[in-house]
Amino acid sequence: MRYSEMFLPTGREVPSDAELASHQLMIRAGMIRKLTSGIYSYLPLGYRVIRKVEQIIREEMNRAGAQEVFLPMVQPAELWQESGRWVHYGKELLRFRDRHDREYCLGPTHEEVITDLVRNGIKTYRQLPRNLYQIQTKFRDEIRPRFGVMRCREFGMKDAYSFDADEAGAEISYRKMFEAYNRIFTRCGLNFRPVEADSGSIGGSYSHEYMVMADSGEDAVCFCNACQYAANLEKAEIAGPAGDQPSGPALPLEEVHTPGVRTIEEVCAYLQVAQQEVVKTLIFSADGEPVAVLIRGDHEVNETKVRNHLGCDALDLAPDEMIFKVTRSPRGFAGAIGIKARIIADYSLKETYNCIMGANREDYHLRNVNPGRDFKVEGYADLRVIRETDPCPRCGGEIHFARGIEVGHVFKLGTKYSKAMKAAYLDQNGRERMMVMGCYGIGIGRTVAAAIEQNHDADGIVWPLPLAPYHVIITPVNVKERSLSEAAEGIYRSLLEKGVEVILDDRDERAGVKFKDADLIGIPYRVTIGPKNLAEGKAETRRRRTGEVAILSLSEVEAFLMDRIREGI
RNA sequence: CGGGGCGUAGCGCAGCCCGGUAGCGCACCUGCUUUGGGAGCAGGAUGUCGCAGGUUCAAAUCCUGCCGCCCCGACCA
Repeated sequence: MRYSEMFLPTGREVPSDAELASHQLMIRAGMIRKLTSGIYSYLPLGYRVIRKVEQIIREEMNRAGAQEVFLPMVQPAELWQESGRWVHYGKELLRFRDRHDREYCLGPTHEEVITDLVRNGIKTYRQLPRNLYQIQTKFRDEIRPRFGVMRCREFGMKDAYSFDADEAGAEISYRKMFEAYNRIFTRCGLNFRPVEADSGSIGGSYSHEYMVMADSGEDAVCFCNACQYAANLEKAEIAGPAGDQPSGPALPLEEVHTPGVRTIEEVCAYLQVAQQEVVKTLIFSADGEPVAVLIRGDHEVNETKVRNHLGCDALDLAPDEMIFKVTRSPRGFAGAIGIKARIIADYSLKETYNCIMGANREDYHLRNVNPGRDFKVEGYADLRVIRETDPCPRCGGEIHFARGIEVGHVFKLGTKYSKAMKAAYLDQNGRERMMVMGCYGIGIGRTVAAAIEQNHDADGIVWPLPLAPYHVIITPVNVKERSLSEAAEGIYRSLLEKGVEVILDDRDERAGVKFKDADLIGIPYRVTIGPKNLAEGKAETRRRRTGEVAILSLSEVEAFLMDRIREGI
């Protein structure tokens, strides 16, 4: 492509409303433009990169035995009512009516559509397993879109759905996708790792997220440096309690006056005790019902774990009215004794004795509270957020924290959708059985943004070769010098003929401008045609990532570049 | 949805407090010079001042309402 003919509006200035490097660079490099909140256009350069990612995904999905389909983005309400998600999905689901006043939504995901398609097309175990995927635009009406294409409302996604006859088959399908995803992100040149994840409202039993490691990532993950364990922080398990019994004598319960002392910090300072001697009583509203969650003062509640333990949909910290209703006291003095709510406790409470707790009475706390003796706990569970000082739940090794960008997610769905929507088949014995499903997503735009987060420097983007929109840019330093233009043209034509993706920067611009743009858009190799080298029949080849320069005779340039492109470096 | 901020040329911003008929930098167009890391000089074009209403002789500026965008929080496959 001739630069002079490209639609490639690059910018020198950092956009004021973009904070992430990837967001700033995608705008500056002329890859994307925002149309409205959370909705972006891809310009030619950006779209080429999108297509590279899509192509890698297609090749690996096909290789794993999946087949490509293309499903509608506009979906009827009935399907979502059938699965139950018309009610449960919430405001992220953009709903609207057509001229006949029928209800529809824009697809934020396609479990309903694919399940409907498959239940009508598959009747027998002989037709299983199947894995269907598509690359489609999704719409999720995010509360607060941000970070450019990283968290937007309209976005491109690859989603795949597997259908198996039984659990064992579903496990195999899941493994296949797990491996395909590893290949996909490896081919994209990303530093990533799969981590165990919560399956969230999409339902299902088991899932992994693919995290591209980046300090700017929105997700916190932890991983063990001794074994393979890695998990999203909200999922990360904590090893159960060592002992089951408090290891000291229970002292008599005692009420202490604690005027205006509400937070754990205030309690500790006022009573001169350590945080782990205090028990926090957090009152949640779980689907509208009050639940008291007990946890040690120095620990933090993991709401995802609480939600999963209770099996509820909505979980919020209780409003003041609810707190008053169950404790007969204002916020800050809640305790387990006499509370009118279900009580669940973190495992760590099993080993706690003679602790400090709110008295359910304004300006009072209790000393020497002992679970079992003083109140009854409905159940103990792992309910807190893992800390870096906790041991690995698998091997006891050291845990480390890092941040990541979620670019892919694989789920075992089980029969959640097949049951709800009656996706059944007949087995060998002629008995009707539900298909066992899995679903597998990759955020395309987000993968591109994540690649930039990991591959940029002060001058701009540094594309990994497999994602680069072009491999080579040829830069004659002065197009008015006929000899320079002609030499550049010559190399350009011969590279084009060999199928190399190449830009000829034939603009009548100063060399500095061209160099800056070439660096900004991150083309892996630049061939500079300048008067001094050309006088000796040579040209300069420069590698974007390292700045490494090779002065080669014109006849060598082509082979030099093709070798490197073939090797993918 | 709660808190904060911002809407003025393609982009980034000043002007608003204290009302008087709109400006700066970059980008853009023309010419000359320059030509290996975002050039110089000269000339030029570019605006429903977010929208609607109100106050006033006069509104970018003051008042009211609305819309949009950004940041923090809550939320989230």
